[in-house]
Amino acid sequence: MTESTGRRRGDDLERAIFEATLEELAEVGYANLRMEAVAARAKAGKASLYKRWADRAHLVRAAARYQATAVETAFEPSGDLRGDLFKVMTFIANYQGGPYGEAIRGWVGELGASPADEAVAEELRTRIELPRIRIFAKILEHGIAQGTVRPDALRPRIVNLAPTLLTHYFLTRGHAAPAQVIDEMLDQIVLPLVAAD
Amino acid sequence: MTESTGRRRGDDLERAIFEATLEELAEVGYANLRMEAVAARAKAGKASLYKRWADRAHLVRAAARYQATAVETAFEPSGDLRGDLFKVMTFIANYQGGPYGEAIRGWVGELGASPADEAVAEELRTRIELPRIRIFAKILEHGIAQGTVRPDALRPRIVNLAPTLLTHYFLTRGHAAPAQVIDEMLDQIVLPLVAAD
Amino acid sequence: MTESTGRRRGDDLERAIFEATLEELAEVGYANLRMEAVAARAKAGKASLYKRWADRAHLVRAAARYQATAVETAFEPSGDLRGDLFKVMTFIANYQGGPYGEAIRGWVGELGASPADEAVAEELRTRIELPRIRIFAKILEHGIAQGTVRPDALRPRIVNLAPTLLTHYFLTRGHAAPAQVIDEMLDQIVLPLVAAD
Amino acid sequence: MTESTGRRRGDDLERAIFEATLEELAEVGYANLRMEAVAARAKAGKASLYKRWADRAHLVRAAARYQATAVETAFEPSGDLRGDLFKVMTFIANYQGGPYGEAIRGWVGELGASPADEAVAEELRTRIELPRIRIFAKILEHGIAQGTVRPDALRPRIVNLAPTLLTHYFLTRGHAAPAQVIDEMLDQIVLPLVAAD
DNA sequence: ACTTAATCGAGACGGTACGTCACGTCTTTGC
DNA sequence: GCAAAGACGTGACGTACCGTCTCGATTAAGT
Repeated sequence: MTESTGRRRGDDLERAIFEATLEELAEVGYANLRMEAVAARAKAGKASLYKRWADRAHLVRAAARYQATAVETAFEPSGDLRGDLFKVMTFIANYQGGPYGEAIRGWVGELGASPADEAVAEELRTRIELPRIRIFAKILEHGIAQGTVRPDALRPRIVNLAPTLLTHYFLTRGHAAPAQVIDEMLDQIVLPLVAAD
Repeated sequence: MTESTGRRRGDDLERAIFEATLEELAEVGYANLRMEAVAARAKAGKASLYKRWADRAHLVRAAARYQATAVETAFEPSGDLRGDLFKVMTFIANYQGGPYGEAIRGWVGELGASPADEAVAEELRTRIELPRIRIFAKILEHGIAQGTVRPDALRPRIVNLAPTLLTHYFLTRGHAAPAQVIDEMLDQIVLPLVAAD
Repeated sequence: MTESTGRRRGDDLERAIFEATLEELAEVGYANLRMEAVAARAKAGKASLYKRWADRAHLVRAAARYQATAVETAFEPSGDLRGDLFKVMTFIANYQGGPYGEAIRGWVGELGASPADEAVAEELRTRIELPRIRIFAKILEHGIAQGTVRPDALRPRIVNLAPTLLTHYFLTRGHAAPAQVIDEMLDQIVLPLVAAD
Repeated sequence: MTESTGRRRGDDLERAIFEATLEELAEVGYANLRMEAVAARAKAGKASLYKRWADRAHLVRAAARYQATAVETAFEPSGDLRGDLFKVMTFIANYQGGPYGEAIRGWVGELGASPADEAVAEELRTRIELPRIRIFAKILEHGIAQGTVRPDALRPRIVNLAPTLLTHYFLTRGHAAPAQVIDEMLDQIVLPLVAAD
């Protein structure tokens, strides 16, 4: 094994810090996250954190990327349009209910603080939206092939609609959307919009 | 006279603090808002702030309510569905581009930090969503009466859809939605969903 | 009675404030004396305090004068030199053990804080030393007349020696001198110095 | 070298804080001493002060001990009793005229504030009195050997008499005793008391 | 295997802002 | 018209974290 004796270095250490960050996020939320608490939980020195990330915001974004990579999923449409959409939306909602959600909240909370945030927002978009767009696009393409989905449903703003609703719910409610809310989003908004007439 | 000599008290003082808060929000954003800076700008003591609001989050929420009250608008639908929706959405977007938007961002950023946040989220919902729902409902009702809007467009999740899109854009982009984006939201999502057959 | 109805004024009020000051001094000491606590205990407004005395130091000195006046005692030498000295020293020590002692401590503690302290020190001297000098001088004069005391014992520095020892003990020990210590002061220092050979 | 680059630690820092404390004491006195002013003058953070000493009183006492240690003097009696006493008393008076005197004043001013002051008074006694007692005892022993001093002059209360007079003068006058006053103390009190008949 | 340089855990440090407390001033209200 | 009550601007308090830096101890890489 790589972590045989005592002191961790390089990627081992980085992983341990990410895990500690995500645990802290889950326990106290982004607004109450303390660099010292992360360092202590990871049994690392503060300098080891600041050597890698400039501040709390950078650390949390990196931790979010880390977890996103760790859980990135392959998904294959089953052909049941509503079922597939519900399944993916539930997966995203569950995700938002954990530390990843708190990371996103912090990410969003810091936006607008400085002029250099354009790049940060850009990364939030490509890092968070793009993977989801691909999954939803795949589901919709499948539906289009079956004739159950309108062809123009592939425009980005529509493909990203379901995650937009979920994220907005999570951000403004303080917790992830429950199943019943996902049902309503599907039946009242997403399906009427994409279903072939 | 009410403000004869020097020192402000009660509502006068409260107003001055709110103005200072909103100016600071506009300049440095919620994440960099300092109670001492607000106090200094308002020429008030910190104790006068803490006597009224428990912490930064409470102050900012109160300031958001203050401004909301100050700018609350009457709006009368003109009969042009798309024009009315565009007009109101533009108004909201402009609003989000100012200090009020930063207040919302901070409000959202602090959610999930403590178990007592349910009440805060509840207020965010009733304080922010409800007034907007009324305006959009009025527009949609007008459209229903004209036959240009489907009757079931009055369900809350749909009525609140346009603000949801605007808020999500503002929160995740770091700036309010420009006119072109509002156009796309309308043409790709809102109008297809609410328009009669 | 003078305090029939409700609100006190002038001397009545002043007396009540002095009493409150002395009680606070006895309970918490000069270093922990708070103007607000005095006002609250006296059921007076803070403005009523500041109208009369510039600050804590002035109030406490005034309270010390008040109590000194209130307890100023006539003393007639009995002819027993040691007994008389012991009696008066014990009386002074008892006095120092109460709020008056704490007032003196505060008085002393503030000296040297500003250049204008010369007058304060001057008053401390005339207010505290002079009355005691008179008493001790009377005792010593009586002894001189009896031939038990050396004639040159009337020099101020000697007349004031016993109070000096008591005050120094109180200030540096934190409590008034007990009887045994007074005995030693008398037998080792004061009596050998003033007794006729 | 030990102090290669920039930041001070441990004893270096402690010394710098003591120096700053003594300078502040000399300039503004104990009653106007501010922890923030000391920290600023020492170019240290407030936390570095509070990590070492619980409050202003502890800091000042520690600074007094530091200076006492720094200036602790060896003294060898010359054989001229009055000259030796005058010399040492002048030295003490000079000392009281500086920051050390203000430290003592503060020390005294805080006594009686809490029940735990017994230990503080105890330390004041051993820290301040004992070293001086040793010097005066040495002078008196020398005089006893020469036959110019009475053997019973070595009792503690007598040995400490001269410092007691000096300290009392300093505390109640606001400034250290000038030479003329020391002369009177010697000629009227100390010498008559200890001189062999 | 044995330096040697890099990296780590630990935590002291200078600093900033926190939220609290008491100051001394001022306004309001009631007697 | 003065007193009580207490709100206010001010500023120091003592605390909590920040981000930087120093110190030994540990460890991987080069000899």
